[in-house]
Amino acid sequence: MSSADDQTTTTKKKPTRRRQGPRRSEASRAAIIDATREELAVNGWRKFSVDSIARRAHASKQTIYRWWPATGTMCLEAAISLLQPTPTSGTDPIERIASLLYPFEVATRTGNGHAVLRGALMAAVDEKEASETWRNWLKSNVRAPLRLILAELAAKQRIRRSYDLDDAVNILIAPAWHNILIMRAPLKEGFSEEQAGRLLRVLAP
Amino acid sequence: MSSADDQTTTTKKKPTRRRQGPRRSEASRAAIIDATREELAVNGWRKFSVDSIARRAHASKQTIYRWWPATGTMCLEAAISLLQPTPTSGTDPIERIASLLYPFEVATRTGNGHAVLRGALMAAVDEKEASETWRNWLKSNVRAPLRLILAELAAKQRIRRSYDLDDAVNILIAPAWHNILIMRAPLKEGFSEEQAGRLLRVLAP
DNA sequence: ACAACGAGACGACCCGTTCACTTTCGTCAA
DNA sequence: TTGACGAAAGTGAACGGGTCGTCTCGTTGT
Repeated sequence: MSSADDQTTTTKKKPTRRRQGPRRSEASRAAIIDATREELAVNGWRKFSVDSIARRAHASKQTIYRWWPATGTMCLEAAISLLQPTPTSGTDPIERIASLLYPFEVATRTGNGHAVLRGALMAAVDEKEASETWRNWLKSNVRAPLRLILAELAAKQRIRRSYDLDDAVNILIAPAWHNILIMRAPLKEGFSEEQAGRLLRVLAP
Repeated sequence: MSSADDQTTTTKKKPTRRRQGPRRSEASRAAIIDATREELAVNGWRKFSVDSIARRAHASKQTIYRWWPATGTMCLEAAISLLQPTPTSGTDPIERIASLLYPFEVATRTGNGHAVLRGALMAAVDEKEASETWRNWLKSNVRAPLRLILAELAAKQRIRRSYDLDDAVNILIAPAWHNILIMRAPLKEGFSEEQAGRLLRVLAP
């Protein structure tokens, strides 16, 4: 989620003089993210407490606020790290599209994943900045790959030639929100393939 | 939202003895609901504050807690009152189904409607009682009418004979949640007809 | 020397409840 | 018919307990 060296901006005035003092503690960062996952699973987004995170992670609130000025982005980071992209090997259109949803299916069925994801989604809905983070993730991990796949299918005339990409993303992924948020349940096995198949059916020529 | 005489339940032991004292103040109720809408639009669900509502509406917290023991139901009531049912006059299937979504489309494009709806939906996800209120509203205002329409269409063989009604409701309405919650945007013009048409396409025989 | 860290104190605010007091009306005796 | 009574609803303000976000320490590590 975050690279280690973004403090170059603060010391760019004198390139010879290097930063002094300790770097950001990776142990502390990981402990805070872990605690965030637990807290989201137990208390949800509305009762999410930074104090509780500090206690759980044995971290100072100062440290938390320094690196995550907005609470929602912390939750997003904790949730997004659960979403492991699954590379596609096959050429079946349904399989390729389903692979875009697979990270959600896997994450919601692993441990407290569905609760963590639900809390993070709530955070993304509530806070404007977190919402933008989330939409950007979707853009590069779902929308962009789907764009390529659909363009290829349209060229082969497997789907109709004119469609709205954002609508397609919406159709593909909206049922997942329904499951996670409203039904408060993990995604059933085969969910990804089912949604992918339905999308192709809707976009049929 | 509420009829004026529901105090019959409290005095059903002695039907001769009527209620004493003033009735519920409609002015106060309306002021509180209005303040709820403002608060949801400005602060969202997580920062929703009953104190702030009391200040905004010049109401006592006692009055608020008397009539809304759970905060979420207050938000739901404020949002549902924005959803005006639009009666259908035509016979076109798409138009009839679209009329079920129209209240959302109108509400999200009126003033702060989309923010109010977003906050209320979050409340419904968070609180169990609010969730039930919302599901019941959907049941009688979307599911029940859709059931009749689809049954009629199935009899005419315009759609396939076997389908799951709850799935149909989800397919119809889930994209609206995506727009309102994740995209934080009002529903585009023509959204209702588009979704209605897509549902018929999915249910095609 | 300097920066990040853990621990904790601080005032401000919010929560849900309770108290004091006023206003509104159905009830009922004068 | 009418005026006192009392139950219910209303505002406003306070309470103790909790959380928030900021700030100040002293410590650690480079």
